[in-house]
Amino acid sequence: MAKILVVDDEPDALELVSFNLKAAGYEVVTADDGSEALKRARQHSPDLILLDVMLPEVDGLEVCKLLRRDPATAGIPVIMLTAKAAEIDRVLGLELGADDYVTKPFSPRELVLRVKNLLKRQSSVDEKPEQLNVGDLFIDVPRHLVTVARRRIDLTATEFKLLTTLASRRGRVQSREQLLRDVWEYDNIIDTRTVDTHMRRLREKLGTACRYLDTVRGVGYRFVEN
Amino acid sequence: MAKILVVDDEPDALELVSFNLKAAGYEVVTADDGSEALKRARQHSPDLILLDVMLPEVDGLEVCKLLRRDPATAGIPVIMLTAKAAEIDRVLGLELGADDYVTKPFSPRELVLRVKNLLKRQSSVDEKPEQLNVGDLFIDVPRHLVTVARRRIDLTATEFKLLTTLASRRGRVQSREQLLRDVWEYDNIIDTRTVDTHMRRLREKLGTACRYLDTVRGVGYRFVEN
DNA sequence: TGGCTTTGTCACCGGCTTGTAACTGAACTG
DNA sequence: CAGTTCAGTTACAAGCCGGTGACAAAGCCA
Repeated sequence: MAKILVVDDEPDALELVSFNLKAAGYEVVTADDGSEALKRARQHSPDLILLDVMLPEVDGLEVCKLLRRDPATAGIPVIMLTAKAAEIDRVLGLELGADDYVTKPFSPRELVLRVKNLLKRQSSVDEKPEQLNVGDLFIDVPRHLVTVARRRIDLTATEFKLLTTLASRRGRVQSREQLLRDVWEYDNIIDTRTVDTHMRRLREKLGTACRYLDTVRGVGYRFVEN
Repeated sequence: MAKILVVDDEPDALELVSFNLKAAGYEVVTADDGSEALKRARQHSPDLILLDVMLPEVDGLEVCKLLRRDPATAGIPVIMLTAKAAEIDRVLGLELGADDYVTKPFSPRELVLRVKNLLKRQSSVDEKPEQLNVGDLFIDVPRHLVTVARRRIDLTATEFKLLTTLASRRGRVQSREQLLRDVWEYDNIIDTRTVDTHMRRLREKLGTACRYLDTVRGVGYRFVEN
């Protein structure tokens, strides 16, 4: 399972966090000051770093900045542990670029959950493809181009976004509410039948390729998996 | 709104807490000793547990530990009620893993605030499993897909939700009333026989996999444990 | 400004889903 | 062993849901 570097100068805190992470099945590496943290990060290339803000000599914020600067560690997600809610803004700020924070005192379970979530988010960041090719349907996002069996299909902006939204989540059903949020960027749901109408127009234009679009009755729409 | 399990052996304290939580719009379930708390937690799967440290027989700390050990309840956030500030470290400590604590005597307003906060924090991190795999039955929630022995099964929206609701609480019997609340989102119970009919349709479609669905006469239905 | 395209909403319809009732059989009770 | 309760089964009508065509408002470009 994932390897996690925990950085804290208080032995008790270090022990508390390590214990809970190990219990959750993670491999744990520890460091108790900033320079050691940087060394361990390069040595072990962990999948995630838990970093206390309050550290002797080089403080956590500085460590975070340095981690980001080194190409060897720049890509590793960081969760900051902080006692002060006021620090949160700086922690998540531009130059620091921590990915999440947990305020002390924290519940061990919440900490583990945040670690789990961040690791998942990280692994699913799979760079979204610029081109999609399914059977005889071809989608080029930056060129705003769709072809079916090598013939160009003219789609309006909404139709295109609807298609790419569905296609980028192949296999997973999207509810009408979800689509309204992601395609229309509506917060409040107006009329969900709008989605239906656009699906109809999209299918009409796609012709035979409309077979890639499933209706899941009572749930929403889905781009077929295979 | 959220369901909260309150555990305290003093009837007055129980009443005080329950009253204030109900006034704040929460649904409240109570227990007055440790073993009952564990039972209720499994039965009702509450969104949060308020747990007094001082309990006869099995004390609150032990209950907390046991809650964490059982996969069915491990994910439920716990707030401990304690008279002694000195206990706090242990409560939030290594193996216990409570999420927050309130020292007695507490103001009802503070209690409700902490409950509200923890629920909010929780909802921002927690997640429910997306896939379920039991024997030759496979359920994929985001894909809205069910297979038995690799063969696709077409379920309606209600059948799917009924199956996933049961499957996500494996081994625990769900009463018809519970299912009506969770699957149908009915507040007032109409006709519980509706559940029976849907179970029948579900079993018919599942074919051989219907062996995973038990009927518990006089109580309700259950997804088998193993 | 005027014509054209795009877009959101509505009403209607056909079919599938679903809730309910009635009946049947099984299990539990005394 | 008889009676009662409970769940399985069958049937059916109501209603919900999604497809469809129409239309007006809004946007866009000349």
